[in-house]
Amino acid sequence: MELRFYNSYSRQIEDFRPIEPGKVRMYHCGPTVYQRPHIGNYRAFLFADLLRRVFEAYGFEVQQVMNLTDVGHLLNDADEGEDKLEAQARKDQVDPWQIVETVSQQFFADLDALGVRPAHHYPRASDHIPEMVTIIEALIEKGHAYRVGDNVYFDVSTFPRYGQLSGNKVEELEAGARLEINEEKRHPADFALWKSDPKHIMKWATVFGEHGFPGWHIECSAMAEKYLGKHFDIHTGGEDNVFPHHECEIAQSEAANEQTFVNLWMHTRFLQVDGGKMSKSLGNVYSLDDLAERGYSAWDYRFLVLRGHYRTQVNFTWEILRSAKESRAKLADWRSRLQAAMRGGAADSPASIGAVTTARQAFDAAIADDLNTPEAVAALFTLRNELVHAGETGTGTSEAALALLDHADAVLGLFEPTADASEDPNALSDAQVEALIAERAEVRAAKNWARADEIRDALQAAGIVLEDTASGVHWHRS
RNA sequence: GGCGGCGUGGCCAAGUGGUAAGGCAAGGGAUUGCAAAUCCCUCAUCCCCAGUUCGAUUCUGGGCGCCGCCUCCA
Repeated sequence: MELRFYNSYSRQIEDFRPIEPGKVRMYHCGPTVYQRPHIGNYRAFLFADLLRRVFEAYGFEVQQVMNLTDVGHLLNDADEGEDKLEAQARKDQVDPWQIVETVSQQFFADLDALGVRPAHHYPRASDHIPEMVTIIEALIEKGHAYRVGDNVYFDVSTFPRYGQLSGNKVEELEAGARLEINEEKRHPADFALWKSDPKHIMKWATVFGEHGFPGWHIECSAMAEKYLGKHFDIHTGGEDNVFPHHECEIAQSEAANEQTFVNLWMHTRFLQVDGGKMSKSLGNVYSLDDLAERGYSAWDYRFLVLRGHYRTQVNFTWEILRSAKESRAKLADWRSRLQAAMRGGAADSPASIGAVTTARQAFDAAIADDLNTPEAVAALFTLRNELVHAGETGTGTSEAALALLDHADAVLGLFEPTADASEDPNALSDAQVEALIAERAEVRAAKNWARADEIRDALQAAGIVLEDTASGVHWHRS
């Protein structure tokens, strides 16, 4: 399976070539843990999970790192400004580190609810100050950075490729700079590597001074290098990270290490809400709890995200979420029917088995083509339609289709794990279900509607779905 | 001001130079004691204009509209 991905850096779709055969090392820009991430944030994290799942499904060994930014940075690169975490802390009248703990726990709980496979490392910026200082010192040593008092800036003029990722030109950054003029910098586009301010709560004593804290890009360079090396395969983030964050990371890491930092840069477009940007003032910044309150599982949201390509803006409305929920439920229902059919022992038709093979190829081709998840999902429904139209209930075909659904589930994350029914003492055995259905048929024939409905309700309560078709009663577990 | 994306049926969303996947919703029908579930059927010519072409939704140019990034933000 030849995977192809769009590389933000080259602006082209490229064949994926891992640095080490069979292995992939990825870094994902994670959340700033100053308030609970909203569903928009999770689009980017679900994308990281999709990559993880795709690589694992196609046999790669994955090393995945996602940082937690717990050292809020300045509000902007022009300097003065308040640390985001400290601002939140003052508002809540708590210690900033307490916010970090609380939000981090919410974050991990949300990831779990979304079915995200845990990354191998979730490093925190505050635990990697020495690593950051090492890089900054190297940059100064090599003439890529300069000190002004207790502050350190990256000298953009020493890195000709600056602007390559984002398409910005240094001259235009200067011209169109909305940044306030910082007299300390040699060039307006220079960015801070290290800042000092005695008033900060979250600060560290280093060679640069007693009251310092890192600039807002250096943490990722430091942590990526520590866990993945100076050169690794993939780095992801939201579209907003392209500039300045990732642009600056490239400059820092490549200037310091004198080698390519990352082979493949991938960015997700923003999630829209009601056709526009989500914002607190519009009251459309939702958390997973807001979805749950309206009866939607995190998995429904996950499916909504999957139904749009990661490089297009996906819109979120309650109607769209409902659509995603219904669609996903249909897939789950189909899976249950296939499980019942697999036990049925009916003969297979060769044409149907061929349809499963075709569907699997279509699914894989869609995924391999820059993660075309909408098309991959469509391939599943196409197969469903074909098998249903053909009235196919063959054991082998059902088994093959189920194998495809398992594969799709591994890649996309479609089905919410449910408690194992076999461990439920109240669960009905197949024989019990069959017996109840038989009794219902008898009492219906005798027009004993009360008892018939009682059985129907009991079966429904036990998670049994009945289908009263012309060819008899079929059933499967929901 | 700089950079970028998008405009496909009521909603969402793939896609290809040769007349448009899939999902949701909707309408009709079958089945049914009622219901649910299920099954069948119906439902677009792809923003507008011009050009290239035998032929464009798909290529080029222009227009209109929408959205995003450039500033904390996934």
